[in-house]
Amino acid sequence: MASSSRTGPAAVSAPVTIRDVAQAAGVHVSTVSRALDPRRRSLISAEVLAQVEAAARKLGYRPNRAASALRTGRTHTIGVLLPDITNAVFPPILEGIEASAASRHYFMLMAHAADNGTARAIVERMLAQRVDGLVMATATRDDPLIDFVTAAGIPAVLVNRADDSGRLGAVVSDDRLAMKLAVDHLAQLGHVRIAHLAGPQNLPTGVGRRQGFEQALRDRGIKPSPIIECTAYSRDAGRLAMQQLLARPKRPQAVVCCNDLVALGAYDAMLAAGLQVPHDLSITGHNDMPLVDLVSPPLTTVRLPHRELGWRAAEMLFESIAGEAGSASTVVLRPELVVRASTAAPRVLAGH
Amino acid sequence: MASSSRTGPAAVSAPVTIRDVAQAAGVHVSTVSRALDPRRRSLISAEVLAQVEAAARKLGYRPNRAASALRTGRTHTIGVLLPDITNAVFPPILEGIEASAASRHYFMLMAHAADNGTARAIVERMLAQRVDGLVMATATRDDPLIDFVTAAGIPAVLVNRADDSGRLGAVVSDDRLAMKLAVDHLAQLGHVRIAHLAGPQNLPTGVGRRQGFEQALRDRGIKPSPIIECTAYSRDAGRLAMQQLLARPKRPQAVVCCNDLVALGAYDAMLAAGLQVPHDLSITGHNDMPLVDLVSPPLTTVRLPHRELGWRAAEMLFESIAGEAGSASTVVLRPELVVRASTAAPRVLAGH
DNA sequence: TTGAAAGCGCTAACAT
DNA sequence: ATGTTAGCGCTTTCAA
Repeated sequence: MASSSRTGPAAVSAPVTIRDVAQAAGVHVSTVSRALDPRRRSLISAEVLAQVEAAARKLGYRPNRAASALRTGRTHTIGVLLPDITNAVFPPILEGIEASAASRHYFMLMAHAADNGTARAIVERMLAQRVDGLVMATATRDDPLIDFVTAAGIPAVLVNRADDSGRLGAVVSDDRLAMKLAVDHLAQLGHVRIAHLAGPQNLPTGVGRRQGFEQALRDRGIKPSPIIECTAYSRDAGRLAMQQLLARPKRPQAVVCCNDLVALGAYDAMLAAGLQVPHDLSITGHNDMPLVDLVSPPLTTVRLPHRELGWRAAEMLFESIAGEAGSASTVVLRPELVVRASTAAPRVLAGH
Repeated sequence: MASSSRTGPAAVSAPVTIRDVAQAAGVHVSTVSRALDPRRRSLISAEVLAQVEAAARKLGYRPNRAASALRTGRTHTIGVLLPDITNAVFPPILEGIEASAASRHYFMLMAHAADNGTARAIVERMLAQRVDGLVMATATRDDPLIDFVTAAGIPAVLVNRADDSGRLGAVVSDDRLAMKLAVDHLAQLGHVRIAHLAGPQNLPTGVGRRQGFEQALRDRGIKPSPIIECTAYSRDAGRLAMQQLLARPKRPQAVVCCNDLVALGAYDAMLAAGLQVPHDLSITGHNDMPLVDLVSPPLTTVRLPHRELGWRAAEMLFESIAGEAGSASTVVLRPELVVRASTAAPRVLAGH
């Protein structure tokens, strides 16, 4: 009633400020500020608090975070950098990050960075936006981006990629264990000639999985036959690598692939060569992407706790933002083997 | 040389402000502000401009967007609301949105909203963050969220879901055409008894595809046999619906599914019932998710231009943000049929 | 317990 | 072409 210059809670014309609320409640702006902050609410008398809340609700007050960000230096926003959201490992990671962020009422500023150059530019812009921290899934080995982020002094953690220099916290899956699980499974089936389609060796996961593969073979006293490096973690790169492998004189009995996409590319090459999985050759993947249980044959692979990877990374970031000295610098999560139909005992050779 | 209080470009200690740059360049802050804004740079003499840029670079100046947002009311940020990022249709949509945003140096604030209640709360917080606009992939039919967003007066567009009330712009795929493509393909193969596993009828796509299915059958003078509604767009819901269908007396010859996940659930049910696709029954999907070409049998489905869906939605949003009266309120993109091995001519019954 | 006042870093009139 | 000035909306000392 009386003459109100606003039309209602949802009116957009002139956004409602803390000053409007103060006026409506008959108190000072600083009182409103206190009343609306959960941490300082206790300083206010119950009576005034009720008045302020009523006024805020009636006017449809919405705090202006840009203003509070300017004043406090906190934006309640974290930046998330991904190499490629269409790669199926990242959505669950993102979901984990968001679950953690949302529980703290933080938002995610999301961006793709195909290559190092754009990644640097994006981080630069994110710093300009004054994100409170950074989760990065993109760093290559010895990435200059890590130097940059470290120098900028902003809280940051890596996910799905470790920092070899140890300056940034990271949450990763145990790549060596993953490869050991795959190799042990194949060895138990009776395979001896086991090859590896390795990931790009400029990525930490590419190196880690390759080393894990080599170590697992060494533990059993056998040699790789052989290891071929893919140019990317893609189906196409997997097909090409597998073609190379099949062109060699002595065909392996089994192939451990650096990830599912590469394994599916290997399927493509097998099909093109008129060979059958697992009859002519067993194949394992890595990641347990959606639908690999439905391909033909269903893929034996290593399952990663993707969601937890993201969640833990974000939790670690928030600890760092809160100023807690992050003691645990790299968290390593356990993968598990999922046996399906792409692996079987090697075919007994005619003549034996 | 001289006594500099800062240690270098990357120093984080005391963030460099426009004032520091002005001092270093021997000019006034407003000159710096102008020199650093591409649109007003032309007002500055080349000489001064060079000085300012040199000073900014030397000090490692990074504009504070929170301050500029407070002043201008523009955050260069759009909010993106998704129901579920792990659903494979959304990553390419997101990618399209980001491509558009990135080209304008905008960031995306991303959030999931499982249900309507949380969606409302998230939008509320996004408004507090002063996003410049909203892309929503979540609205159900007659969603109160649309009322809210409209009332808030913030630029917003829907993607992958139309607004029946026509207040918000939207970019969608042509669901009716998609179903017609599937039905026509099956009819040409000789199928007559064609069933539909429909999506949830509280979602625009669920209704649209169902109507498209019905219309396509009507055009050919045949009746659905029958239509069963799934409780969700999920593999599990598809399996359950297919079980219901198979439990009925007269089994259909072909089933048009509302999406790929549901179709894969139908595969599950077929497998459990000891039936073969397409020998005993043809199945079509919708979306052409990654890997559905590799499942067994490879799925005949309808491909959507997901990336373009996202890209166009964002473009539409930016037009709206720029204040251009959006004449085209709903953009409908064309899907295309992808024929694979899950559809075949109906088996000729014994005795014919 | 509440009020007063200053200022975060920037932009945009307005003045020169 | 550049300088002056005010103020965006909020938080946070300091005072009462």
